[in-house]
Order: sequence, then structure tokens, then C-alpha cells
Amino acid sequence: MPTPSTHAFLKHIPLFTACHEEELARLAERAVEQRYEKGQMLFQRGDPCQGMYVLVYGRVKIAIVARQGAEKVIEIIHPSQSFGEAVMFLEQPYPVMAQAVEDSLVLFIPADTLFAALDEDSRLARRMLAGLSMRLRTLLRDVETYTLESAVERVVGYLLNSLESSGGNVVNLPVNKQTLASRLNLTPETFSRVLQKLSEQAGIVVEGREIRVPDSNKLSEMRNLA
Amino acid sequence: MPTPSTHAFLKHIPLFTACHEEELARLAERAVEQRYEKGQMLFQRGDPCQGMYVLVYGRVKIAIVARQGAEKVIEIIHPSQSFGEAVMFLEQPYPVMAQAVEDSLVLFIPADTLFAALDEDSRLARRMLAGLSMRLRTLLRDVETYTLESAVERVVGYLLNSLESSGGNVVNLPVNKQTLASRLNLTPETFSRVLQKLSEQAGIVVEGREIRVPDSNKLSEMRNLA
DNA sequence: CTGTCAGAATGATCGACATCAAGAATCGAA
DNA sequence: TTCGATTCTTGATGTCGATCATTCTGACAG
Repeated sequence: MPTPSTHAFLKHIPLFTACHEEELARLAERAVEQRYEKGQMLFQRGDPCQGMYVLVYGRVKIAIVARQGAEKVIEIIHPSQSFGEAVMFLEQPYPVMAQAVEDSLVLFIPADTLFAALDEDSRLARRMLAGLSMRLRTLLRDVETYTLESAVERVVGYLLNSLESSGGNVVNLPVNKQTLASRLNLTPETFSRVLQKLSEQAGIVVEGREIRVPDSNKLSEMRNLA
Repeated sequence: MPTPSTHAFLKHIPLFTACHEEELARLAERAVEQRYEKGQMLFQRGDPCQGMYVLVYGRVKIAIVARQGAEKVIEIIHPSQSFGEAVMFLEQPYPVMAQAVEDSLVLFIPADTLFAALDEDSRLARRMLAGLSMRLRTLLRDVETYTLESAVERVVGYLLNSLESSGGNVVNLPVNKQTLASRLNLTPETFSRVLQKLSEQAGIVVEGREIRVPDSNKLSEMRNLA
């Protein structure tokens, strides 16, 4: 399955950059390319987990599914991000589901391949530990956000965060507004109203999935008052 | 600092049970016993992290502190549990604070000691990865609980969970009701009212920190309706 | 015993966000 | 272009849990 480019691709994933060439070659060799169309599930809650994923292109959402079908988006995966490692180590079924929200290509790395690599290279283990720690920190921030911040604060926080990582003064929403709303733990209606309010009071301009933020300071101030 | 018993104690912590005797001995030797009185802080948000902790006896709460002082309890640490590992791997300041809610004794394991042990023993690394993954799963369940469940459901869930791990039909609250309320993301008032309601409708009996649950099925049913 | 103080319970009120219900806009396929 | 289906917006109404305020309880020091 793997093309020569798999090797090069993995080399640029933070998790694997420190690996020796041979190790990388073996990982690349055993990795499986999987294509998913928009809307297809990669796995569902309860499925057994046999490895980890790295997203090459496209977009994947990770969500929890409650009884009576309500779903809550936990994370939106962008290219080069990995996911599913934690479940692999636990050797338990997935507690979440993953679905492609665009046509996507992922690399699937079988558990035993990765475990072998871990035994050989303590640096990889260290990176993996750091990676999971990072994930933990992110999730902790989410808990903080959900429990301590209001709807407006959550949206403002998201926008400022996106601005920061993109550099410019425009945010391009990575998914449709429903999905993003769920990620921010809002209903689509509330999300819409918050954007409306920020347009009036903080001068942002919403055009479809593109949001321009002429004055990020003004936006930032919305967090504190009201 | 370490007494001979430190070695024996560490041996029974899941994380370290698989370690070789010599390794364990070195960890025990370098571990530092620290005593904290009720109310004392182990560390605050922003403090540098130089190692991980294992609680020997007492009780410790981990909490996030928002601006204007509001605090939200993330976790209540029981004896034999470890905490602070994730931050150690990230080499960033603590994103949370830790405070003794009872007189407590902890073992502090310096980062370099642990890193050395990790390099030597890939099984320890694997256990550590599993440990962090477990933590991640727990936190994910919390997110699920906070975002998808009502106040009554959260309290019922907590009680049933406690019953399950203790075996009997009595739950002894590990901390005062304010703190537990915060852990469940409730105000003390709401928590009190929910317990009141469960007394009337599910037959539980609340006496201080002791809660008797004569019929756990009846309690369980409260989750679904209303 | 008495005063004090933290913890807990109870009552009254309020507000943020969800829900329900239509419309409006956007997109994609024929 | 046109039609249909999503996706998004907007409005009216409802509700869960927070907040504010008071009372009650029990533990403990003096």
C-alpha cells in the first residue's frame, strides 16, 4: 500500500521526526493508506482499536455519541495530526467515533508496529508521552472553557486562537457551522446569534465560512464584559 | 528522606509494579516525602514542574482557577494515585493548582529520576503511556458528563460509580459537599437540592458525608426520566 | 453554656442558553 | 437555470441551574 511518499510524510510528523531512518522506513512500510469519502465513519464508539491514525489530507471529526443519538464534537482533526493513540494503549474499544467531514486520506499504523518501534527507541516513547500529555492539556483547557466561560467567551476564544495560529486577520472555519458549534458546545442557533452580536459590537465580518477580524483587540475585550 | 517503606509502597503503585527491584530501589531512594497540612497548596497554576507526585495518605484536590478567583475542581486524588506526570513531560508550568484538603503525605519523584528510569525500562514507558491514556479517557468521560448530562444525572452517575468501586450500598463522600459539588460542576445549592430530590424520589438517605443507597436500581432509573 | 464560624439547607428570583418553529440563503446536481 | 436539500438565520418561548439572601446546624474555643 505505502507509496514512497509515506516515508517522507511521516518524517514531518512531530511524533516521528526523531526516528532513525530504518525505523521510519519500517513504519512507512507497514502503514496502510485509507481513503474515506465525506460522511464516512472511520470507526464508531465500541469498535475495537487496532492502531493509530495520521491524517494526510481532508478533515475528520471526533465526537461522543450520547444515548438518544445526540452527538458532541470533541475535536476537529487537521492534516498531519494523529489520533487514536490513547485508545490503542488502553486496549479497550473506542469511546468516541470518527467521521470524515471531507474526502480524506489517512495513514493507519497498526498497534504492533508501533509497539515494536517504541521498544526500540526510548526517544519515540518520550515523544509519545509528550504527545499524550499535550492532548491531556488541551482537553483540560476544553473542560475549563466549557465550565467557566460563557458562549461569547468561547467563540471569542476560538476566533482569537485561530487568528494566532494563522497569523493573518482572517479565520477560515475548518468545518460547517453546525459542527463547529458542537465543538464549542453551543447549539447552531446560539452560535449564529453570537456571531451576529460580535458583528455588531466587535466589528467582525462574517461571509460564509470566512470571518474577518479587523480589530482583534476589540474582539478580545468582549471576553471580559458582559 | 525515604524510609524503607517507600520502596514497598511504590511497589504497589500500578505504574511501578513491573519495575525491577534495583530500579525501584533507586526511585525509592530519590523520592522525597512531603507533608502538607489541610489547606496547604502543593503547587499553584504557573509554578514550574520538576517531577511527579504519588499520594500516600490524605486527600488532594486538583483545580483550575479562573480569573476573578472562581475555582473548579478537576479531580480529587485518593491515596496511591499519582498526579502531575503529564505536566512533567510537557516541561511547562502547571495549568492547575493542587491543594491538600486533609493533612497529607505525598512522595515527590524528581523528573530526572523518572526520565532515567524510563530510558532503562521500556515496560515502564509502556505503563506510563497506558496511565496517561487512562487519564485522557477519564477526562473525556468528564467532558461527556458535563456537556451531555443534567445535574441529577451527574449526581446519580457519581453515586452509582462510587457504589460500584466500594462494593457496598453506602457512599462516603471523600470531601465536603462544596468541593464535591465543584467536582461535579454544580453549585453547592444545586447539589443540596439534588440530594434532597433523590432522598424523596429514590429513597437514598443522606447523613452528613455518608449516603446510604438501599435500592441502586431505583437510583439508576432517575437518570433516564426527567 | 455561649458565642462564633464554616458548612449546609431552603426559598425567591433571574438569566443564559436551549428548544421549537418558520423563513432565508446557499449549494449542488440535473 | 431551476429545483431540492442542506445549512444558516431569526424570532418566540421555556427551563435548568445560578445567584442572592436567609436560616439552620453542628463543631469547637473560651
